[in-house]
Amino acid sequence: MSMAEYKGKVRNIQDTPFGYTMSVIGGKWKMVIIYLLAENQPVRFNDLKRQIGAITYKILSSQLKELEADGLVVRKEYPQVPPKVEYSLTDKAETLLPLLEELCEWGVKNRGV
Amino acid sequence: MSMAEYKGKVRNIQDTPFGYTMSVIGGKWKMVIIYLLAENQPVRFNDLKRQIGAITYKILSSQLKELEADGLVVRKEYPQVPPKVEYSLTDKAETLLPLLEELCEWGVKNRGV
DNA sequence: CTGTATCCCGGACGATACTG
DNA sequence: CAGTATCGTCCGGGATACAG
Repeated sequence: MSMAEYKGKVRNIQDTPFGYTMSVIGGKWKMVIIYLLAENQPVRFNDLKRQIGAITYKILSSQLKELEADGLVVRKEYPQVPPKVEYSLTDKAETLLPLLEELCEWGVKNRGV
Repeated sequence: MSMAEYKGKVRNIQDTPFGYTMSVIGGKWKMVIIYLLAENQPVRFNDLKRQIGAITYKILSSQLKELEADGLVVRKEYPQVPPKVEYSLTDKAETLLPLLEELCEWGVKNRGV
């Protein structure tokens, strides 16, 4: 299916596959998280927080939960003290990486133009 | 440049080329507008409103202004009574279309998975 | 016909303190 | 270490009325 099939039917972008994609990667920090995970997975919660810097625990937590709910991130909890949790990407997330690169490249070529 | 060059430097996705791309196409109706323009350009204001349906004049107007400011849409005004304005896509917007298709296709393949 | 003015709401995002 | 609770802010988006 392509956008062409939505001709005359699109009422709200949120209802299209495009809208789904945007909801999945549109969060303010999601791209950063996916990218950092792609580089270092699996990553622990605090490592992620440290690597990003300007994000609060609450936001990082909520974004990770959404990514997990959308099937992009796997959360693995180790039952020990102190707690240990590791995050990694799913195959679904891996298929998104080339697309994210393209979005990035388009931005490079066109921002400030 | 790729996302790889942001390793260790990314603090906020909004500051990256990716963030720029998202700001340009992330509006709730922007993709729909771009898509409709691609199919029928040039399009008049009320035609666009009619084709979309569930959007108010104000929102359509504001989204078009943002798209114009981002260099994706050209607004051509005809000095006549009653007023006539036509909108069409710039070359910059045309280069975005394949990417939008890909985002759409990823959504088709992965939503509900 | 093509908009703008005004007022408003909800949801994403955030700062800070606290907890098992 | 890995979060949650609480409270707050900001802004995209919207309803309705009005304007050139």
